Amino acid sequence: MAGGVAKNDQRRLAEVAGLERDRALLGRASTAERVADILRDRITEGYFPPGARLSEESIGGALGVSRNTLREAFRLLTHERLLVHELNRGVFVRVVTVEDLDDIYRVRTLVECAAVRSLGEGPHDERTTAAVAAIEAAVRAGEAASHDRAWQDLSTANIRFHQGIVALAGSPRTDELMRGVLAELRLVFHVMADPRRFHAPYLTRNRQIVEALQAGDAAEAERLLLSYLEDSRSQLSGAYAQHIARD
Amino acid sequence: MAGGVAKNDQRRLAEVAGLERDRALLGRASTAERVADILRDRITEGYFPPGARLSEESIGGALGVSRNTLREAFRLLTHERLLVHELNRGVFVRVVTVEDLDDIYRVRTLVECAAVRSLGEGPHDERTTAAVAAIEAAVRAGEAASHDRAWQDLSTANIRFHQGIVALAGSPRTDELMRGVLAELRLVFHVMADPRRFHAPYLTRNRQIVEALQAGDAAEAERLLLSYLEDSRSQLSGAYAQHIARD
DNA sequence: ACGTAGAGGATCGTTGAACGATCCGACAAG
DNA sequence: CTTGTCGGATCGTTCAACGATCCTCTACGT
Repeated sequence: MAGGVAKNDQRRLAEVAGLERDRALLGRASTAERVADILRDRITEGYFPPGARLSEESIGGALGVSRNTLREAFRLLTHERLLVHELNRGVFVRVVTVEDLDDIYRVRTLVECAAVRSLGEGPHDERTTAAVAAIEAAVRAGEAASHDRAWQDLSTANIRFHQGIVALAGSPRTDELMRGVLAELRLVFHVMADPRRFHAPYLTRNRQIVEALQAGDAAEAERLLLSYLEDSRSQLSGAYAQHIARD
Repeated sequence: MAGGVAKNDQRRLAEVAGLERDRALLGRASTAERVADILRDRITEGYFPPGARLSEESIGGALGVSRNTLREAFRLLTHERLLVHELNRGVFVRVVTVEDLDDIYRVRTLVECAAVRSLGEGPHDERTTAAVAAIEAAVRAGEAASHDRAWQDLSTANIRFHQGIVALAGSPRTDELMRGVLAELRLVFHVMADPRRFHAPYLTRNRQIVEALQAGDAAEAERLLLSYLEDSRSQLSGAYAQHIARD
């Protein structure tokens, strides 16, 4: 009897296997989250410039949602660091300071280099090979976007490349952290003109890095990545400081 | 004229220097945040056990706040990973799985080791020496707590030690990440009896690490920290798996 | 001219109530 | 044993309202 039940359970488990990842699509519904999605798009696309105040009343009215629901959406975006909330003053689109930018790159070098290094230490299972394949796909997408002069796509491909680097560590928490940090970085990129200047030069370096990874040379990949990040930081930091001063 | 204004501003700046840290107490006011503080304490102290459902109605009634305000507090704690939110079901105290525990230690080794390593690479300015001093203070507090058999204090001192390690990197974002991760870890510690077993053996290792740091031997400190984390992980993971299975 | 105090308006913070939607458990029918 | 259905409990969302807070502008006194 007990054995029969166990076998039955096992069969049922096999039947529903592979549906786990679909649960995420099922659970997503809340109005606040959808509002947050809309606002996130608007912010990253520059419709709401940094520093802009997002009035509860006007936006709530425009989107046809109540103030309470809108507040939940604001809170969501606040914890993604896209908005800042000042008591009794409202929410504003985050203004990234130069110090923020430095910290962002500090986190990036810390985490991304550590992720690459962990590849050299741990075992090479199917997870790591899949992660490297994802990185390679991002590089390929970036090359295609560059060829098509689709600079927006190039930007997202570049971000995806770095997300792939982080994924080498195989840690969901680290992935989430870097997702937020890279979203912040996208804010910086957007206020600056000429995305090509900031992404195109790094295509060949991305390619070099992924080749080193595929060759299993984690140390070389880390070296390349470190100099990549240092160059990117100094270039972006300088340009951003100028941009801030110009206001 | 302009010079006078500038001098005035400078003087005013000097006057308010040292009040920076008080702003946190000033700016904090919102009812939702205070409610979140209360609930956070209750959760970490074990009043709400993992898996418990937090009813909006009952808690809102008990605390005398409206459902909408309580929801904002829930959202706060959800983003700290202390609660999980299931649509149309409510919020529950987070149940840390064994996979979560593994991920927590993955993040810890990644970040803490990288933070220590960064000490060996960057310059030794007053910030890093202050950070090392903070770590030493945490170790000393832990030793005092152990001597007084104040196991709760020992636990917080140990957490503070690791927060100090992370602070070596000098990155606010990294600090915040690890604050959340270590808070999760506290959840694990709390469901397990005998905190002494999990903290006391590491006192001497903490002392060794801080001595290596004070001697400027970052490589040795990293080695010690790595083996520390590995031992801690395997011990805790095993005990926690047993504890889960016993339910 | 300068600094300060106060009035007014706009917006936020919070509450309470309400209605529909969703989930869960129990019970009955196949 | 599975499936369908029903009712209760709870959540999701909206709305209206009031007090609290902040910002701006004006007026006053020195």
